[in-house]
Amino acid sequence: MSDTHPLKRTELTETSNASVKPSIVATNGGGAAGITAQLRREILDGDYGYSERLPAERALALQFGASRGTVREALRRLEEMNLVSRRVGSGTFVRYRGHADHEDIAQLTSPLELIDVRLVVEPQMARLAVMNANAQDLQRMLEALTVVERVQDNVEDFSRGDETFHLALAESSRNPLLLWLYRHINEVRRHTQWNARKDKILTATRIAEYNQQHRELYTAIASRDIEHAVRAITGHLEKARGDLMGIE
Amino acid sequence: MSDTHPLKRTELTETSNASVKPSIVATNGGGAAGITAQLRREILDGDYGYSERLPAERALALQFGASRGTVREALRRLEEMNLVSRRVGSGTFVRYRGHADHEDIAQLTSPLELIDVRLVVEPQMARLAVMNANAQDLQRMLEALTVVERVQDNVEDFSRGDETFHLALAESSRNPLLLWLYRHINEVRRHTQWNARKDKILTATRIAEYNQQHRELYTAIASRDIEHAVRAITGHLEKARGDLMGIE
DNA sequence: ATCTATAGTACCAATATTGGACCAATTATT
DNA sequence: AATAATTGGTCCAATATTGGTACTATAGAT
Repeated sequence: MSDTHPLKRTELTETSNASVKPSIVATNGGGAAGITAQLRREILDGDYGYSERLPAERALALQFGASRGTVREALRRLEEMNLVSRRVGSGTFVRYRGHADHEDIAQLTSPLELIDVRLVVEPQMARLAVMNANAQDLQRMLEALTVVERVQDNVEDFSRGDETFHLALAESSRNPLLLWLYRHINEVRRHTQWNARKDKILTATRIAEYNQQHRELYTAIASRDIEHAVRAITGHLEKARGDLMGIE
Repeated sequence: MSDTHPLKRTELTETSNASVKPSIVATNGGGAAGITAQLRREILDGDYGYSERLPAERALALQFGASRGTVREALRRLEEMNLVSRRVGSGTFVRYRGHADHEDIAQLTSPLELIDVRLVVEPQMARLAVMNANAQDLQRMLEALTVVERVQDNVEDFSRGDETFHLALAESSRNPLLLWLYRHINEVRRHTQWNARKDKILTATRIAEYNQQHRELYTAIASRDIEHAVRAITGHLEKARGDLMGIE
């Protein structure tokens, strides 16, 4: 009982705020979910750097105009997402390492390394596309194909069309993770140094050859011929690698 | 007059509003159908993100100038369309997924799809590692290997160690783009539903088997045997896939 | 007249939030 | 080295909020 002697207690009451108005609080939906969302965004946006400490729970509670329990629930979810880790007596720390930006990774990646990766990913995409593509997927690929086939010698147009076609292939694989990865690869591709040499590589002759290989790949997928499709995409990329090395 | 809506007070009677003018309400046709249509559009337009909470029924009633019953009818239809789900005491949540965002790709990816992708990426990582790994890379792999080999039956420890080992493999490939991709794959792996089944899959027997395969892979890479390395990693992942399918 | 949609009210059970207290680990101060 | 302050971890009871349900009443359409 009665330790109700405030006199010696250091910690009179742990409570603190209350009475404080939310005043300028977040405009989030409120509740643990809203706090989670807001903190998550701030971390992902880099407002808090790696291994930086977040404000203490009691401070956050004050700041968000919520109780400590609610804030703790929000932090628990962030911890579940591997965005933060918490240590008793120390604090809550950001565990999210902002990934190397697309531009950075593009700087680090040579065109050859890029092709190496595509040479692994795309044949599998083709394989899965043969098995999983539906009519709509084939239609999308065909559209992209006809567009890119109309290009004769415009380098930029061909690049765009080529990208669209390969992306349609990725979608046809019906594997969300693979599609997601390929989108990233594509972004790197757009930033890599290959762009500088595009003009040298993409001659009218080569564009015609590439288009022929695209058509062959599409035909193979449409006729559900796995072996043919894999051979086509592999040959396509290996030719691209050869062309790339040839001009070094 | 004024702020006739304290709204913060304990609501003795559940009744509330009425009297409030629709003022700036939706311009919909009114009635449950109109509310349904408007909310549906807002959800489809992404005004509400996945798993985000809609305002409470009572709040929506106020907002739409309708009775709670009408709002409930509208929500019932949205639920029928699988756009939302509702939980007593919690709220109504959006169940519609717009485009696969980077963050919820993990939830869209099944463990099998994940393995499909790893089965493509990791053999290439092994191939490149054989060609490019330097002494430091091998050292790092060996360290990760000895750590994970000490694990007997602790699921969490093994998961962490396994991740470290495969990441060391990715680094040894010396292809920055591949490493970057694998980091992303790893993130998905940490979040995917596989975690739920981990306990069932990672028996002491399987952990021992996996460790043996890890060791075999390391040996192959250290002795620069491409064929052996590719066979080892492929066998490893195919066994993992088999184990995964076995417990379905 | 009957049916249908909506409004309004009241209460319920599930869930969320609050406010408080104390603990153990860590850090800062003396 | 000892002490004070701070921090996350845990538990608790009270309160607030939320969707679920059951009614009644009213207006409009058939």
